[in-house]
Amino acid sequence: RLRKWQRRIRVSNATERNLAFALSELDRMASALGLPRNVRETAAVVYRDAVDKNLIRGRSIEGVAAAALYAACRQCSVPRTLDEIAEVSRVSRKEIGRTYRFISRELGLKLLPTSPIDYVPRFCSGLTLKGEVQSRAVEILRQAGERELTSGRGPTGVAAAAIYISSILSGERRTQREVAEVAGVTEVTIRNRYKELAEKLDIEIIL
Amino acid sequence: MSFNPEDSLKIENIVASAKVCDSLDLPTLAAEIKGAEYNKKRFPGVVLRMTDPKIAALVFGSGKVVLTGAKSIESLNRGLEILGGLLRDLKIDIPDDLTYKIQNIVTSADLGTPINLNKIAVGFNLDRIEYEPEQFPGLVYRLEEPKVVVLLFGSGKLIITGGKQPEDARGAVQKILSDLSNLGMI
DNA sequence: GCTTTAAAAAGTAACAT
DNA sequence: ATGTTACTTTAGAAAGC
Repeated sequence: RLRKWQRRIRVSNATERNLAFALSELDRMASALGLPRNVRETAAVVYRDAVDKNLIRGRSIEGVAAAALYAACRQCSVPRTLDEIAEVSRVSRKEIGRTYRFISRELGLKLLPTSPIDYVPRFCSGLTLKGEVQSRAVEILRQAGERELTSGRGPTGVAAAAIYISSILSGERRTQREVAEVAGVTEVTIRNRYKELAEKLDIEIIL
Repeated sequence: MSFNPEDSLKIENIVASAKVCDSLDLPTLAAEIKGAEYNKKRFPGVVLRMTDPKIAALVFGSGKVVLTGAKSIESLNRGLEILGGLLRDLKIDIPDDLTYKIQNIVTSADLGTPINLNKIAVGFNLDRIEYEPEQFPGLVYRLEEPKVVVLLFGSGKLIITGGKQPEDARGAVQKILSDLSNLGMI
């Protein structure tokens, strides 16, 4: 009856309102992170799929939106770390990570672990390093992957170390501190990773 | 003879629960037993730390207790006996034949060979595995039989947790080894 | 879901020297 | 630059918020 219609309208309004809020949140976070439109669209699709499968129950819209954005970045090969997503979200890194695992499994996203290579373009541009340095860093990472030097190591740390080495080999040296800054890791991590890469890949680094 | 992963199995921690009586006065326990910690605001149980077998006990007002830290069934038995003794010293009626239930056993082991976690993340059953090196260096593998969770590291060392029988860890290692060989690794 | 306990694995972080 | 301590992950129980 009329009552039933009113309820449907209410639900519909609430659903639309929530979706609008989620989409604006995605846009706000994406802008803050300088993410391209395709990532925002991918995130919106992931979020809508999550809504359609009732994955929002017991979770905050912001948490699911942040997790959807994190997943979208990885799907589009322009990864952001959970810490970076958390910085522009009101939700904690832990909550985002937990929600990501959940929706990732429920939606069958099957995302492979983030590759250090996907961080190279962003970190290099942040250091104003040219394509040649990027290519060399990618080649180092490719070899590192084959030699099992990336198992269990943080993708950002390995990428940062490869870029550090590449910048020196290319005569466009960047300090550990500069690389650490854009990569969001500590200088100690870059030191540990680059020493391991240099040693096991037989790369001679002359400082 | 080659390296035997099963010989490297080592129990690192056992968690067990028990009921020692029908009720306990926590404030009294905290005051009478030296070293006892009790902050009702922080946690509803009294924390008791034993040294001989290094075990920590969480004692609740309901008479239920949780023992953690034991590295063997023997030390776990000893720990419960010692706890019973401490309570009896306070004139509390505690039965002589205390029983407990093991809730979780944490075991460490070593496959003896480095493992490429990235390859496993591709070859294994994707929905039973979680591998997020950005967050944690170990690959999380949930087994159905035995029902345990394994943390596998690139070094080839691993942690088996969630099991209730000491032998669950052995079964898990055998499972991991067969899965690995089936995929052409190891 | 959180709080507290214990313990291992390997990587990374924070702070001190 | 190195050293120490500490946090990440896993499981599980307990009583209560």
